[in-house]
Amino acid sequence: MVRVRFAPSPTGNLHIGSARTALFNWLYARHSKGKFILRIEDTDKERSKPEYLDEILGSLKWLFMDWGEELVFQSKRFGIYKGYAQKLVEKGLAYFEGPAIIFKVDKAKSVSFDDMIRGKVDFSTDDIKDQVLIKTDQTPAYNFACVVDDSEMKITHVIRGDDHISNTPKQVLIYEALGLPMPQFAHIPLILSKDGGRLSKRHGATSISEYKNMGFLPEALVNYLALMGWAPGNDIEILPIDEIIKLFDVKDVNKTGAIFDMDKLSWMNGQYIKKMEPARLAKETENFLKDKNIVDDKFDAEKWRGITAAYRERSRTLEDFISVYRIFFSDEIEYDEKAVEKYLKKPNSKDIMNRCKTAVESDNKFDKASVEESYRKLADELKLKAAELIHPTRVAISGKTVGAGLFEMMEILGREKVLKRLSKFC
RNA sequence: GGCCCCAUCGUCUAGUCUGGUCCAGGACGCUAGCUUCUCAGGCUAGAGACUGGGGUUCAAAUCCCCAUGGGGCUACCA
Repeated sequence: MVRVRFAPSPTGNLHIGSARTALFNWLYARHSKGKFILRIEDTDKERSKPEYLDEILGSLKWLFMDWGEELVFQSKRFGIYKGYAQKLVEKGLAYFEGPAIIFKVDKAKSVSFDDMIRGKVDFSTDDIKDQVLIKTDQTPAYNFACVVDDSEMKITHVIRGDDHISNTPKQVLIYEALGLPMPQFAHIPLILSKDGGRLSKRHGATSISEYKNMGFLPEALVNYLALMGWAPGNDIEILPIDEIIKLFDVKDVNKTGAIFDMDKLSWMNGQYIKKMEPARLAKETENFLKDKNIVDDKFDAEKWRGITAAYRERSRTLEDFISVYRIFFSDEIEYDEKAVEKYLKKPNSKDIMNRCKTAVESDNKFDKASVEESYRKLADELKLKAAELIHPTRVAISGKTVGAGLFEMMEILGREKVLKRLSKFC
């Protein structure tokens, strides 16, 4: 049975690159009906923090990755690593250097492994120094703890970032010295920043929680991340997670690093929003706004459903709904100064707004069809194009030149609010 | 510096294993047009790539070599 693991160290939030590594492991486990196990590499007591662990677990869950089994903490296994190291000392393959235990590397030998993605990779032990197994402070070194745990956890496939490729020969040597069976290795390419280097904070958001915060949907992010280094073929790009599981195979992962493209992620997120059930979109956006403490007691769930439906087609992230919320529920709207200048400061602007106000007052049903009729009639009377009424009205009632259809907005806003906002420009 | 990995439009990629169907396909972004009350969306069109050089072959994006470029590692961090 396939057993894979994701082994984060809780020294920071879940990075977008690590999330992709976790995802590939998880997808492979699901695809092959195997197990996905989590191991927490918290050997560095100084840098490991419980809040990072919470953040990492929360982000994994948010991205639908479930691990099911109990977590393995390396910090609870120091005795085990020590035992393995002592065994190597007894065999004469490692030696003490003070309290530390060091692994002896024989020179002039070749070490190689078969990578599922890259094929055979060769190294010479001439380029590998003796390896620290147990550090002076008695904690295990990464390459050692990793081998011991992968072996004890019966990991069959080690799927990890490219940056570990030169760690692998060191680990292979340890497997051999310990006489343990080796897992299959698969080194996936790194996710790069716009300038082709490592993705770091100065390039913008790097952690999964930041993306959540920016209003991205987990299904869109999973879909996008899966496409970094892997393609389902047939020119398909948007596909549900079940479909990804069905089609995914580590062997099909590319060798080349991929640059993270926010534009495409945004586009994809927009596609997911557009296809979302209206009721769910209303709920998701509501939760999003609540998390941000934007929702106040004026909130009206019924009304919100209509609003989100009207904005669904034109939104890319949940964050887009913040300004939408303010237009419909806040008494104080923010005016785009340029728009006001352009549409509401003309010599005849006040007259026109006055006539619009009258039309709004005298409209009987005040639903979008009827307001539209009133407006078009008024435009005829004034010998103006309907657009010359529509644009200034939109700016007057929403503060912006962009947004949903004007008559739809008016219906949702209601006659009273529309009149109040129009009055400001009469 | 040493070692390792990688190389198709600006970006993500299909095609590379099993050479011919590829004067290289799709998507994002960009540009133009249409739709329209704005924006968005939708639709249509357009610009846009096989890093270079040598081989091998009747034939190379695809195989081999070299060069170049990029990335990673080179910690008693993980």
